[in-house]
This record gives sequence, C-alpha cells and structure tokens, in this order.
Amino acid sequence: MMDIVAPQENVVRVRFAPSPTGHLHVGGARTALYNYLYARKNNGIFVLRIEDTDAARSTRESYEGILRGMRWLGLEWDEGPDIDGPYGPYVQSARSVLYHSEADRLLREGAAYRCFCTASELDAMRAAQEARGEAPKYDGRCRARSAGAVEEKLAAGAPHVIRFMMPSGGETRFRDVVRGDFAFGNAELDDFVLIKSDGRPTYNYAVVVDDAHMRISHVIRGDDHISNTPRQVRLYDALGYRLPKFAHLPMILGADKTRLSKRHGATAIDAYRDLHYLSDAMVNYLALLGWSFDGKRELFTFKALIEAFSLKRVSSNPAVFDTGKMEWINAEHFKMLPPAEKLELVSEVLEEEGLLPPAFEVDLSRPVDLKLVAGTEPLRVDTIDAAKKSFARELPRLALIIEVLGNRLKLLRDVRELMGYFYTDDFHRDENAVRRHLASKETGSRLDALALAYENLQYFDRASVEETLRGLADRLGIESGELIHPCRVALTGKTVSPDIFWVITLLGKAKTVERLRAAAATAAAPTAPKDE
RNA sequence: GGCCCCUUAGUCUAGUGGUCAGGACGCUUGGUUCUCAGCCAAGAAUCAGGGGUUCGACUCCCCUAGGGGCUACCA
Repeated sequence: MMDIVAPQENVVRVRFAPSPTGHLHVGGARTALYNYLYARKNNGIFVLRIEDTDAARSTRESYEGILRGMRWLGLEWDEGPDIDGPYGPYVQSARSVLYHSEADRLLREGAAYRCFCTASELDAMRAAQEARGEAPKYDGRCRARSAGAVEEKLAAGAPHVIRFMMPSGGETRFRDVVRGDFAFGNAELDDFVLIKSDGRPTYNYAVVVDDAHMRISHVIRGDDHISNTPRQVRLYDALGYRLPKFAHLPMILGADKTRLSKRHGATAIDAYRDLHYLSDAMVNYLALLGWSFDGKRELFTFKALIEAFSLKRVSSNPAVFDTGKMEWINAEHFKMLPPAEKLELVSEVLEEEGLLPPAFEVDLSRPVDLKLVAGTEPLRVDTIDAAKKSFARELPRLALIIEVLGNRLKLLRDVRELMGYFYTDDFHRDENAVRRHLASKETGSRLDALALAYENLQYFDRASVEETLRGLADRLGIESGELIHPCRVALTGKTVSPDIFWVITLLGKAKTVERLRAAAATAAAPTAPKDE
C-alpha cells in the first residue's frame, strides 16, 4: 500500500480512460492513439480504464463499442477491463472500496468533510451568489459542522457527499509537457465533491486515485481538462501521491471551428469503419491532428508512427477535422497495399454490396496471368480467405479489374460506382452521358458495326480488341475517340472509366456485344433515349 | 460573470528575433492520354487587429477581437 506513494520512476505507464456513455469519437480516438504511441515508443504500458462512475449514462453497448473501435484502429492495450494486470480492476465501478478507503483517510486527516446540503439548498445558494454578482461556488458551510452533529445526521441516515477541503489561499502550480507552466489561484476553486451521495466517486476524484494507484506516469488527455488539473493536483498532494506528468492535447473542431459534434457529420469511429476507411489511414490522419513530425512528412505506416511520435511535437492549437485530407491519406495508403490485400478488401465490399458472386459470368479469352496482375509479388489466390467462398473462380478476374482500375479506386466505398458494371447489368447510368454520347443515328450504326466486329473476333484479348476498334474507326473515316466515347457510355454508363480496351476485354465478348447492341438501339431510337 | 487555453493561406502544419515565411490537402493552369484518376510541371493563397520592446519582429510583452474549455452529486 505504501509503495503507491513512490511509484517506479522510470517506467512509462499511460492510460486512455473513456466513460462508456457514447461512441468512441474521433477526439477520444486521437487521445487513445497518442497514449498508445507514447507507450509503444517508450517501451511503456498502455492501460485502458473504463470510467463508469456515472451510473445513469453508462451503458454496456457503449463500453463494447469503445473496445471494438480501439481494436479496429489497432490500439491494443496491455492492461484493461478484459486483460488483468497488477493494478486492476480496470473498471471504476469495481473499485469503490479503494475510493472509500482513500476518502476515509482524507476525512481522518481533515482534508475532506461530509456535506449534508440538499440539491435545493445548493440551488438557492448559487442563485443568491449570482444575484450578488459573485462566482457560483460552494461556500463551505458544512465545513464547520461539529463531529457530534455529523454523527447525529449519519445515524439518522441523512444522504450526504464528501467534499474536498480546498485551501482558500495560495496558488497551485503544475507543468504541462506541451504548454509549459500553469498557476491557478486556489481561491478560484471550491470544495468539490469527492464521493457523491450514491456512494460513487466523482470524476476528478476517481481519476486521481486511479492514476496514482495504477502508477500512471503521464496523463495525456484533451485540453478540456486543463481547468480540472489544479483540483487534481491538490488531491494528489493531500493524498500523498507523486504527481504524474501532464500533457494536454488540443481539441478537435468541426469545419465551423466549434467543438466537433454530430452536427459536423460522422464523429464516431465506427462510422468511418462502416464507410470502409482503412484503419491505418485513419490512424495516420488522426496522428496528424495536433502532431507533426517535421512539418514535411505526412504519410506513416502504423509502425513508422510509433517510431516518429513525440509529445514534444504536439501543437497547442486546436485542429479542424478535414475529411478531404483524410480521404487523400486513405488513397495513399490504399495505393501502398499489396495486390493480395486489395483483392481481399475489395471482394469483401463487393460481397457486402451484393455484387459478388457476379450476376453474370465472364470467361476471359485467355487465362489471367497472375504474375502480371501482381507485378513482382506473387499473388496466390489460394491463400486468400475469400477464395474459399462461392466466388473463388471470379477472383483472378477481379484482381485484374483492380489492377486496371489502378489509382481511380481511392475509397473502398466507391467500389460499386467504379466497378459495378463488371458485375451486374443493373449499374448506375449517367443520363447526361447517355444523352450526349448515345443520341444519334450515326452512333447507333457505328456501335452496331463495332458489335459485329467484336462478335466475329476470335481472340478477345486486349490487343485484338484495340486493333478491331481502331481498324473500324479507320474504315469509317472517323477519329477513334468518336467510337471510344459512345462505347464507354454503352458499356459502363459513364463518361469515365479505366482504359476502354481493358474494360472491353474484362467485360468479355458476350457482354460487350450485348451492351453495344442495346446502346445502338437506344441511340437509333427516334425519341429521346431513356434508361430503365 | 470569474478563471483558463488557443489564433501562420479555405484546412493540417514548419518556424522560435534577421527566412524570397517551408511542406501537405484542396484549388487553378499546362503536359501525358480514349475519358477520368494518377503522374510531371507551374501558379494563386497565410503570420486575426492594435499598441509596445528592439537596429530589426510571425517569433517577446500588453490590449482588443474571435473560437474553445472549466466553473455539476457529467466525464
């Protein structure tokens, strides 16, 4: 028990201490991340502690959601509610004996006292103070109760709280790793509650007791806690605990520079996972929100982040959460993924979208050369999880489609829009594109001619496909673009796509001819063409 | 109201008394091309305002403004 007062000096122990009253949001995740990075960088311990002292607002779902979010991000904790350690339990509702024994100590030493004021009494007090133009704060009226009077109340079972006896004068000082020195006048602080009348500890009290008893060496948290810190410092002092180092992180704001909230769109980490962001990209972006390496380098793998991270490079000004930048980072991370991983990820999304298994099968005229798809790295479809499923035979083609799509695929959530037409006839068609490229008689007959040429093509590989189209354009005496553009709209419903010859090849002869003819019919139709 | 924090382009940031104020996202223009993405090249855009201190302020001090936090038997 006494060694609590003198924790091991050199071991870095940090914690993330969410209250299970909502989602893991980006601000919380960023705090968790910085703690995690700091721990890993310094061979320290990362503790997850659940602060569920608010009985009314804490929920099981929230608790599970937070753990899920952290695991998705890859922020594995060393000690926590589900991983016991030397200083558990790691859920505050299971630590009440400790809070009470420490409170009793404070009571005995005269550093705290019992307060029997009722809610209405406190309201009246505050109202009076405000009427007088004073700052509302507890006036300490219960400090003076005699021991006898307290005993009497207690015996009568009167509800009460335990309050901290704040020194009325002097200053409380502490140093913050990112912002430097602070000094607060004690007169600003009042006798705050330690133990609520329901027997549970308040945040400011429990956080101190737990951080001390869990040997937390660095308290890394949002700067909304700066104003709480002097109270906590007084508590550390009264309890005889050694002070940890503090590092307060700047807030994360929405586009209008106010505190990030639901109004600004998705704030829950879960939402970004559901949007198919890569967790490493998310982590990379979050890391940059309030921290920089050298002002130049911005792309980091998780591992590189651990290596690069430092609390000294945390900035003190709040940061606006910018999804545009996050999307760029996501795209960069996606680019770096090995082909096998892209295949795995994309097939998952396709399956989720109901596009896999495909609505129609395509037999490529030649077997797909996986070496070509995977570049130098050998792509082994048989090692891929999804390959065990019903659409395993589609994977080689999918790998090629992904390759051909290249950097156009930046966000997994765009999978349907970018490659849906390879998997279903029910793909999105851009009406403007149809009107612009598929609305003339000449176009109709040209597409028919192209369909015929392809129908007669023996080897439907990319080279022959290109040769056929360009040859036809020559014979027709038109630019190949005049064939390519309507063809693209006919096959994909859009004016943009990857290399058209790859699209044709990967769509296969039968589908290509079918769509070409259908488009030719629409184009030749006398009235304005309409899809659906 | 009181106390506290923050302020470099639209956004994230580098900077720590003398720099042409650097990088990135986004944006604009040009190149590559069957479109788009990508890539390459170029470009527009910033020290919140006002006072000091100093030979010299983005950098130090003060004030103002704006934003944020705490001031709960929320965390």
